[in-house]
Amino acid sequence: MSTAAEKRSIGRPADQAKREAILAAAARSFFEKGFAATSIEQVAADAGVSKVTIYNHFGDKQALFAASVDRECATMRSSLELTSLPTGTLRQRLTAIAEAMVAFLTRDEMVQFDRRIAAETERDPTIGEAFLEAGPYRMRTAFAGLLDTMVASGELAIDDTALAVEQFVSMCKGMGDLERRFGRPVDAELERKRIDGAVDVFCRAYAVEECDRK
Amino acid sequence: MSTAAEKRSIGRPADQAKREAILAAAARSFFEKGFAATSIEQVAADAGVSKVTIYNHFGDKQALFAASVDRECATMRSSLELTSLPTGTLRQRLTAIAEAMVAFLTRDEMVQFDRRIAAETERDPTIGEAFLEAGPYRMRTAFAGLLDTMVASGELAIDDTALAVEQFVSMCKGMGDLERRFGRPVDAELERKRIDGAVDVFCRAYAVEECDRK
DNA sequence: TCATTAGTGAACGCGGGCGTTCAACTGAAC
DNA sequence: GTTCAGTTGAACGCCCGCGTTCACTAATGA
Repeated sequence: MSTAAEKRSIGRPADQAKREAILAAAARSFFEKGFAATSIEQVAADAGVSKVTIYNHFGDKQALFAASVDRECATMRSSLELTSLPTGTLRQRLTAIAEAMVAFLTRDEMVQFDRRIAAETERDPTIGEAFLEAGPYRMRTAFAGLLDTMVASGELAIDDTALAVEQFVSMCKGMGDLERRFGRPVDAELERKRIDGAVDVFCRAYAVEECDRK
Repeated sequence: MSTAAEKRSIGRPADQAKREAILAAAARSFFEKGFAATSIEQVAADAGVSKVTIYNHFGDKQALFAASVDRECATMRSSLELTSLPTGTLRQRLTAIAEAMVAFLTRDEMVQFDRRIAAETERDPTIGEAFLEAGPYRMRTAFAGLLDTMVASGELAIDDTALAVEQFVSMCKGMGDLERRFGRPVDAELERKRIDGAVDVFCRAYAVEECDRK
């Protein structure tokens, strides 16, 4: 039996650039218009590719959708890697983290992606699971590690840092989460209040030294 | 010119029971399968009604969807009215409220409704707005009033009760919110931890008298 | 009884989109 | 150059669902 590499070495090789163009066009359409409203024909046109090529690469529409989700989760993972650690007082550091996180989560693309994944999760529950692992859970683990070091250094007193992460992030989002998903535009002033309020409450609950409200 | 009531007084009256049956069947299908995946034919069959009757009552599919949302929001409103006030210590009351709220929000129907409304909000932003007003904002106002009385009675010290409501509710939900929307089953133990944790943090941030962690 | 309006069932036109087929072409490896 | 696989465009069959039409029946008030 020949290896996969050998198998692929005969004849014209598949064009990976086309594959990527297809995925890019598909992801854009799927996450903007939804699964049902996306037509393979339109994706093919957007990608500058024949419809048959899409079927050759991915088999059917469902598989194309799954591949688009994988791709999106991968880019999400990579964009979560490079979180440079902020410096300053405890409050300043928490605030900086909160601002970065909220900014990341309130982007239009993110909101639409969230809506789509949630809607399609019913058709295929593995989609939602993949998203949770690639995004939220990954974020929680990373953030909890950060809190652990703050606990170790004696700044914070927290039993369950994973739970504390959830509390902090949830408070920062507040109802902004709902507002984004249900079409309300971002309100910068309200976001400020939510972040500052979250930092206040978090410090009062977990900071070892008193930290005055600003 | 005759009034609407007079206009309708001639000929066979419209059957309101059929109208209701249509709405019930439509709502079920729309919020389980989504707008695109719902067929008028199937709704008609489920409601035991002719397809033409649906078009006579509602005009087109979009209007039927809007009417279904209205109906669902109305039932949501009514189910939020009858929040009997809990008694006991501060912690006990907060915990009881949190449990009721989480139970309300984690029902399968609610999760599906959330998903659908979010997905269809893009087609028609007024849908999302209507939902926010009928559900979350209404809840926040009611809950904030409750906190106001607790502040007035000297139990709590809160500047912005609306913000405090968001913080408390968000902490209770934690990531459970995401987990529901993305297909994870309810984890009762985890929910307990989140509620207890939320009450802890909330009390430490806002309670006037120290209240020990349980 | 009779006019008027509501509801039924069946059929139809229409558009759209999925997935397939086929003959032709292109390009890399040998 | 030959071979083999990827790519293309066009056409096709197919199914589905929206919204309409029509002839007919059912309920109500005058």
